Amino acid sequence: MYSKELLKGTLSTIILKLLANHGKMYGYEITQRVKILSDDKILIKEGSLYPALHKLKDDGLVQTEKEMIGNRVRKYYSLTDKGIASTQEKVNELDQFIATVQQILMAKPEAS
Amino acid sequence: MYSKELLKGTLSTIILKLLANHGKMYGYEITQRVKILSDDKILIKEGSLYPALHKLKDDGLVQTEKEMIGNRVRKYYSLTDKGIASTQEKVNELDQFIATVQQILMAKPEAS
DNA sequence: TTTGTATGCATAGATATTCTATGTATAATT
DNA sequence: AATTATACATAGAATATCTATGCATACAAA
Repeated sequence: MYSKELLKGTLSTIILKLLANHGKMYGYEITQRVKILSDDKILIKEGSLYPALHKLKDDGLVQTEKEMIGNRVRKYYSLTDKGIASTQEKVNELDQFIATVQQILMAKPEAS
Repeated sequence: MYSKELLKGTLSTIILKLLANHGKMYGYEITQRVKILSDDKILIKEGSLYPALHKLKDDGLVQTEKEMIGNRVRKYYSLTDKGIASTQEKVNELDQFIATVQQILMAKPEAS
């Protein structure tokens, strides 16, 4: 598991991207998907996930629908139009940020 | 300028890496170096930098020495032995975290 | 000469995000 | 019968960064 600090700022982008790929997902599914995709290196806690999802909904980027699975209510999240646009922006920004950080980490020491 | 949130968790690693490359640097120099290396995309504020540097010192990863430049005191930071080891670890962790995030962002939608 | 900009360090308080811990409940497994 | 997995949720703590501010020197421009 990575230092928790690293995830800050990237969690909502990751969630949005997964929703963009899958159409709709429910909370637990998101945590499992991230766990698998990251080879168990990123484990999203409920206490991180649900506040993040609720904020995305408050911001109008995702919408929810409930479905009954047996006796249980499952809450699906999917992107709104606004969310689709925002996902692209945020993914691009994250890509560029990563490129910039790599540029710094790989910079050779030279006289400034 | 990137969303500020993204920098969280990476700032101290960036500082350590710069110190590893340059031997010793002072605060203002670090902000300028990052600005140049990032093509003005990462602008570290004093209110972020100095608390971060002070924390690195409290944690024993950097040490300081003062130098008089004309009438002014300049405070240089350099890595301790502990800081050298920690830099390697943190850079490796960041590299791997970036790789993992990219893996997630590039994953194709497939049945889980 | 005074105004602004660059250099240089520093801190207080606000903000925001994630985590830990906890609660509730059903379903499946051992 | 007990444990683990599934599933959503929130309260409060922890932490990092930012905004805003303060102090001070040096230099350039108006």
